[in-house]
Amino acid sequence: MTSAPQVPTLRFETLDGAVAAMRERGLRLSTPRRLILEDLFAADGPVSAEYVARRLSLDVASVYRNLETMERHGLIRHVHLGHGPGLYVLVGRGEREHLYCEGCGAVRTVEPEELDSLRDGVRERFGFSVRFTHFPIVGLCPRCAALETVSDGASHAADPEHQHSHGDHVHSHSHPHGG
Amino acid sequence: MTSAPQVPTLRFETLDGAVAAMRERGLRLSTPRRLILEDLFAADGPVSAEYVARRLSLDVASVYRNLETMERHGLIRHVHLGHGPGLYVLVGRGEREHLYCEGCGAVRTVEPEELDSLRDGVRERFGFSVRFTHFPIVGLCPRCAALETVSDGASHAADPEHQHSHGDHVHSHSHPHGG
DNA sequence: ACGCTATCGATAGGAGCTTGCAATTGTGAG
DNA sequence: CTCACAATTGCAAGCTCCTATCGATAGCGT
Repeated sequence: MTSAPQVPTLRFETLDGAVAAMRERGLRLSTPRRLILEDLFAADGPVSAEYVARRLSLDVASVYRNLETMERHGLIRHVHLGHGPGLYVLVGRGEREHLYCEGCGAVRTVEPEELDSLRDGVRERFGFSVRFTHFPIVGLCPRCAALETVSDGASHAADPEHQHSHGDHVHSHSHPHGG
Repeated sequence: MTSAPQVPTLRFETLDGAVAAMRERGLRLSTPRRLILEDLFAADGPVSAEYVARRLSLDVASVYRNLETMERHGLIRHVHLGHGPGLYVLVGRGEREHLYCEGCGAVRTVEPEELDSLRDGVRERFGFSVRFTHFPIVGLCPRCAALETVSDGASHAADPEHQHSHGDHVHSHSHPHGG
């Protein structure tokens, strides 16, 4: 799933709709395939292949193959939130873009329109057409940003051996791998 | 190097300056260490650990350890440009931020001030403090964006099995892995 | 019900990075 | 300059995330 295919996203609201879309495109509806789709509908955000495979007792290779197939056919997309595995999400109701906090892992999901002025600014200045579907905007969430400024100039700032790693506490926002 | 340490960047212009900075901080100047520093000064952009190790005939594990140490001490930073290995770069003259084209891999390096208004906009709207040093802004460079709109609605758009993968041609902009 | 072939699970393999460990080598003290 | 000790090294194994191969299984059109 290393690269993001440039495929038009299919439109669907329900599991049945997604299934119908798959069958129209000549894809078989194997049991694993259907289970994976159901799991994606049940999930409330992007989930990893590993997580899906574990929950459904499916072979992880098979899950990757299926996710890749579904992505090629425009049913799902994957996003890279910081380090860690790629995370997959349905796009039947439209693609979302993401803000990712590298302090605590929190994810803020936004509608594309919310980033349009930013997009226009970048296009004007640099000519780049940017989207934060495949790779998010990365930074610090309000909470982590506050912690950061507080600890700026703290005593051990000159002692990198004893970094305060606030990278493991989790704001209850979102647990991407666990859906 | 998986996470990005929040360490103040050291200031230095020359190799000697960097060496002095290291020694001040109690780091030994082993031969591999000095070679790696020299190589980073010789490079004209971010380079991978693998690349440095190969060029200098050093063990890749040792190179990773050294890069991590130097990063912890604020001499260098790493950036993740799309998929592929992390890339390391000196920060003695200040950190840069990056725009990355996921079409062709081109990298546009920019001074932080050039993104300040964007940064302010994101902070106002979402409260996030964003920096594109560790993870770049990802999108399509002007050239790839043009190709994209041209091929939109092309005949094979409905045939994902035969995607045109324009992901391999390289605009001569930059070859990050190769320095 | 049958047969074609897409898809499956199992297994091996590769890229990128980390860790454990014994051997080596900077470095500061004498 | 020499010594001793800890920092650092190369090597090898290992980990995570993902891809490829392959014989077996099971959708799906007829």
